[in-house]
Amino acid sequence: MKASKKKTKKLERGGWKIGTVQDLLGLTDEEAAYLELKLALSRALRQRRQKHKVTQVQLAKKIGSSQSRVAKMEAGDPSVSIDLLIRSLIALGATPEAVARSIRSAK
Amino acid sequence: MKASKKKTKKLERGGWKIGTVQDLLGLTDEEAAYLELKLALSRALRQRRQKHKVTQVQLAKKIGSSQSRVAKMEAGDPSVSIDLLIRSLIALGATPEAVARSIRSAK
DNA sequence: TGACAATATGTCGCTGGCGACATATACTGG
DNA sequence: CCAGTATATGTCGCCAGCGACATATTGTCA
Repeated sequence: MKASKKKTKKLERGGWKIGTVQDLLGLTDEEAAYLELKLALSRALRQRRQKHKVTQVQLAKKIGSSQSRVAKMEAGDPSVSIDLLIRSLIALGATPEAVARSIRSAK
Repeated sequence: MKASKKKTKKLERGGWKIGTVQDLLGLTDEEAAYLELKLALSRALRQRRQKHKVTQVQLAKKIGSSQSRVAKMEAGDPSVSIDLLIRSLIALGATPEAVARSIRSAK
């Protein structure tokens, strides 16, 4: 769960995104499931933020964080936890149900 | 998000659980939503673990943790992150979809 | 009942994820 | 083109959440 983080990051630069994030190299099913879920939340966050016409700076302020962290959240950066993603979604008005829907639309 | 943790803990001892966890005291809607979601995952974890006839010790080993941490997860202890809960569910075979369903059944 | 397995609770040292800041790189209208 | 705004990327010191361990409590079956 530590070695594989860099792999993912590498792949996404260069615009890979071959369907699901499951690389040929290394990731176990469990790691893949975890990453999918996380990426689903990332996308949901960006969507929701834009829909509400809020900048990263504004969101950051609202959740007591910084613009750079928001950018990292939306980029699916390894240094961001699912905890923070969910808290941010909730701060943007998402209910637990809405969060569930976001996860469901993973792939 | 730090002051309110103790409140929740207190309430749950003594078997309160008045419907949803929203106390009269303090919790904002956002804190409440976060806690509901977390508790939903706690319950889902215990359910899934028992269904698979796995002890806390066995699960702990599987996820590289300890029995005490598993107990805390299932107790919804403040020291447990949603991240760890989700990782554990996945380790027990839950797909992102299944995780979403668990959250959806919050209350 | 007593012995044993399972779970719960408390504490501690270490580290991964945190906010903050600096800086680079897109966007966008004039 | 330039100025201003938004987003991206990198680094750092700090502390919340981690695994580990000790111990208490609960459950169960002979």
